[in-house]
Amino acid sequence: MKYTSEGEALTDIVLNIFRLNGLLLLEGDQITQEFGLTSARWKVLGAIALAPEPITVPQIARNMGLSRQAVQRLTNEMVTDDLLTFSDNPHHKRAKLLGLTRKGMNIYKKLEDKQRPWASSLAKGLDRKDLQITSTVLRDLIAKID
Amino acid sequence: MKYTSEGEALTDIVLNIFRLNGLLLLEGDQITQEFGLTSARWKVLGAIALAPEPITVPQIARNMGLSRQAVQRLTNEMVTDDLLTFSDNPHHKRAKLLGLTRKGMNIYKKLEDKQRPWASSLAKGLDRKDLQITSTVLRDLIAKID
DNA sequence: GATATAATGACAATATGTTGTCAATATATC
DNA sequence: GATATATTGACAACATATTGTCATTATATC
Repeated sequence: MKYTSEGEALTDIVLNIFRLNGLLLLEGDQITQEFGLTSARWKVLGAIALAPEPITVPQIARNMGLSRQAVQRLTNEMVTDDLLTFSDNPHHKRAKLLGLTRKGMNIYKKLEDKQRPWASSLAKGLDRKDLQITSTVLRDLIAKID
Repeated sequence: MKYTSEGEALTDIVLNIFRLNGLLLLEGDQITQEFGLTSARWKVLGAIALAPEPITVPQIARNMGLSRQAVQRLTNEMVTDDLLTFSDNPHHKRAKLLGLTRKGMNIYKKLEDKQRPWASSLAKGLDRKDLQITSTVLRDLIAKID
């Protein structure tokens, strides 16, 4: 296939994503620091908080596009830290269901309150339509690769 | 600050970037596998290949938005693997200048040939203007955070 | 030129992630 | 129901990345 100008733009996007990923992880680490969390744990916390029903480790991994081993390690530590609980799964003897503890729920809410103005401030000055286009393009790329 | 709809779109973008970062690293690992490289090493190789002049480890780190320690580790191993060379820096006794070996250059060229059709194929079906908007938005976000 | 400050390489500790393997449990197929 | 296949948790090995520290070298300031 010829190297299209679209391909050129895409190469640029890829490099920007690598860069932005690193910056966003640092931002998340700073936002969560006062609660003793990190970007990675915040993401897991959010995945569980936003799930309509209790979910298992492999389900979170599939939702987030991570290996189940990576999620397992995080959740095990977060249970130790009293952020999450494992509860028996009536449909599966090995795969426990994950839930938030009161502490986990409280921290999640506080992080939501901190994240919203952060996002709005970062979005300020950027065109709404452009942001929506970006969101769509990223989603399309994920669908194409995955 | 109020949670704007722009902020909402941005939150979506952030999560998509985390996901896409992981997928792109896997793609890069697959593309580079036949040459014994990885996504991380490919990025370093590219940074050196595209630099107009020989550069040092901390310069690469700043260009790529990585810690100098992370880049140092990669370059040390890549020198061992005969992909890069350190050469004396007339302006600095400690900070060596990095260059590509013949092997490094050959692999870089082959990766370029592999990457272009990959990017074009991934971009296929996406609107050129949308891709350019995405690229611009990502760049703006990097500039705002960094 | 002397001295304070910054940048660099080396090393270590830690966090995040992938991959691979094993035994145990679920699920599908016959 | 028996059997083959897939999923899951636990464990280990490894790659990538940040942060922190130290001694050494550069650079800025006086």
